[in-house]
Amino acid sequence: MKMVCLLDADYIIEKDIDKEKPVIRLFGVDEEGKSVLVLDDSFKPYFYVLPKDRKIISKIKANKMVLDVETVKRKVGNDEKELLKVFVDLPQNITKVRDSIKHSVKECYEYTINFYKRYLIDKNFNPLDWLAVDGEIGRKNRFNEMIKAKTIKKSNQNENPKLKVLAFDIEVVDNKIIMISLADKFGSKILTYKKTDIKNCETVKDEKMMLLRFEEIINKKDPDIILTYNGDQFDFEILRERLDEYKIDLKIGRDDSSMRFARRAKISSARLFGRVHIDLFNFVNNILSPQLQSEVFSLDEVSKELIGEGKDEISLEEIIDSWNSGKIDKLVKYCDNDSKLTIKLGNKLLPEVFELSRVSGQLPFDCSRLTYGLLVEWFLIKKAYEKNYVCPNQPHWDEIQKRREIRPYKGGYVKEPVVGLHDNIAVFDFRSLYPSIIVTFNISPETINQRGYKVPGMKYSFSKKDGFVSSVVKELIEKRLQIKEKMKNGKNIEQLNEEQQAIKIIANASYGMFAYAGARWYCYECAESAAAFGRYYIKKMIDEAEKFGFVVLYSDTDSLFVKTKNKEDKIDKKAIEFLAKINKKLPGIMELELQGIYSSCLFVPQKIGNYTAKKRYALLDRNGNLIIRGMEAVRSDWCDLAKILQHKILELILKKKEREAVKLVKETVEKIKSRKIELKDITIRTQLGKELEDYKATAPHIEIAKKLKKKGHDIRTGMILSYIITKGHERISERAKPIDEVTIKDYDVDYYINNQIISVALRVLSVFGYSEKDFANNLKKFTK
DNA sequence: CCGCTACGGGG
DNA sequence: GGGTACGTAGCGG
Repeated sequence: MKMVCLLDADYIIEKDIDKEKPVIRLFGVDEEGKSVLVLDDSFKPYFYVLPKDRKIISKIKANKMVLDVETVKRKVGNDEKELLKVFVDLPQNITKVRDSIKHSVKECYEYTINFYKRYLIDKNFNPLDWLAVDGEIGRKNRFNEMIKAKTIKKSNQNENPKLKVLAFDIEVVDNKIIMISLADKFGSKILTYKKTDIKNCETVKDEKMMLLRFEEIINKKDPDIILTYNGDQFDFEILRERLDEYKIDLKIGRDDSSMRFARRAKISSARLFGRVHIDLFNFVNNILSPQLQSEVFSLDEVSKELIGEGKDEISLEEIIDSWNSGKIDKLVKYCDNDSKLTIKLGNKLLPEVFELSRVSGQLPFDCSRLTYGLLVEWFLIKKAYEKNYVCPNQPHWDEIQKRREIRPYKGGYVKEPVVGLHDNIAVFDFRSLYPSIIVTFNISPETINQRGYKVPGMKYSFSKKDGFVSSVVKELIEKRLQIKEKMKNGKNIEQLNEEQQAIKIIANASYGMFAYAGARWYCYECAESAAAFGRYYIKKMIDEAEKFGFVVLYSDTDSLFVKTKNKEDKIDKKAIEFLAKINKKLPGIMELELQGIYSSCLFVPQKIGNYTAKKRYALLDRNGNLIIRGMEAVRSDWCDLAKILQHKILELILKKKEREAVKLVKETVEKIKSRKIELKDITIRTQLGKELEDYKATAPHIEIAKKLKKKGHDIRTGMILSYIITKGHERISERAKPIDEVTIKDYDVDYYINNQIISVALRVLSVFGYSEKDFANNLKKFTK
């Protein structure tokens, strides 16, 4: 018997002499951290049928792809029904069998659940579970051991496995890979094909040799987990292109296969077998983003926030110049640091991915890529099996379109902010507002329009008898409270904290899922009702807060920002009193919490010119930390000068240095007017997203690309075009010029002052009564 | 104002 | 392998 910690799974079709059979492949590590492949050929694919009558059974059995038919009882919505469980020889034949009978039965169910997912659900195996495997032990490819399983039992062991983790990163110039860095906990290495003195950098002959050396190092290091930052859409994609160019392949999977691209929706993901590729960007972007302060999810910003260190500063132009000039030391260090940073970020995030895997039952590979909606859906599919429900089917394409056409329902309540600077602020929010509403009022597709809880201001009611979704959310919340209790004992706090975070993520996603057109448990009325309850209770909080002696400065969906009406009142004391009073009145498990107390707070108006911000405030806490929301000029169509300026202005304003902020804007305007800046400060960069011929619209970067192509440049999808807006009367697109055709005399002073500097400055400074004329006297004067 | 198109992350 | 994201901003007509 062997203990194996489960990390990944898939299936293959094995060919015997006369027939084919599906074999589940489980990949994991043993207690020493050695890789193990487990094969299980005992599980059979199946789906469910709701028949019109029992005569159909013999007809189904007559199909030679069908192995067996059983009669079972399952809950379909509110009713228990007798269903046929139809076992099929191969996973891909489920569709064929279903197609052959779908017109002679009432309904088919669960015919699109992937075979390996079906296996994990039915066996109740979760990723990171330790499995006791009995069977014939051998070897296979690069796996330390292979076991043809006779029995597999879940054990209650729960320690973390010993894993080998490796991160890599590539640098690209002119669509060629010029450099690859790799890092693990022991150190790092860089591969390139130009000379450098940096000691952990290895120089090989050319790009092809570098790729082969990369394969060699991966197989020697033999990692269980491969980390990238945006590897799905960049590093692995480029690798694929370059390998195709050289007509070679890299056997970097433990089964000696190369990477395969699994297309899901618009995104393709790079999958290896026997080494789990975790793309940290996907996880950050899909799952973690709402929890982060940052509104930009670059490796630089995310690592600064989570681990307190960022990338080396180097511009795109510098990378190209550095490579072409052959002075690559700085570039090598930059590349090296990217892999090291990815490893450090992985140390922080992998435990969160694993915990989400444990809780949701989804593989780490999938967990790090699924969106909120799909994560909760797969969790519900697992719970449906546990509770003997059959899953509702996925909607068909036309049904999804129909759902999308339904008018958007009213969302959360927003009280417009009292624009300006405020001191001594308390911020309250509802603890998990929507999950607690779903549980308190039993909101679920099975309970709607039955006597019970009445939705404020709507014609719907929900029964008091537990529904499926609401009971699952209830279990999650109860589990989370238990964990929070356990945490008070002070043992194993980090892991418990990650577990309660993972539960929170899934619980929070349940509300959004009701309104997601592609969802199996889609329920527009449920989403509408939860939102209505939310609006009702936040408005009630606003009323109560005002009665209690607060001024409510701002409120959005589940939070309210207040200060005391009476200046002598201490905000801390008042806030705690208010909470105690209000929480006695709230129904069910609804609860208001104190999110924090801040020494100053700035609200800016929603609309300034064309710009509409969602959440738009900046807070300064009592330790002097700045929290900025919704105001950052983050898009790439802002030049560096504008981006840096806005951040400085916010900082000065919150620290009550308004005059200095204005002075800074004036100085920047003067610098632009007198052309005392560098071209790189005003360069705007845009990527070419598709083939040039496919563009119907015009945009600055497209015009640039067309001009460059005429001059004989090689223009390809994915290129970044850097440009500067020059003087003239034509449309902006026509005035955009490539950076190397422009001198400091050519740029359009008006454009940069008005569209970049002033618009960015006014987002903040208009609050204090400033307008354009305060930063530049008579704008017309310097038109040309 | 509407409808079309592009952006993001990575280099 | 089940999907053909998704929410928002800018531009042109």
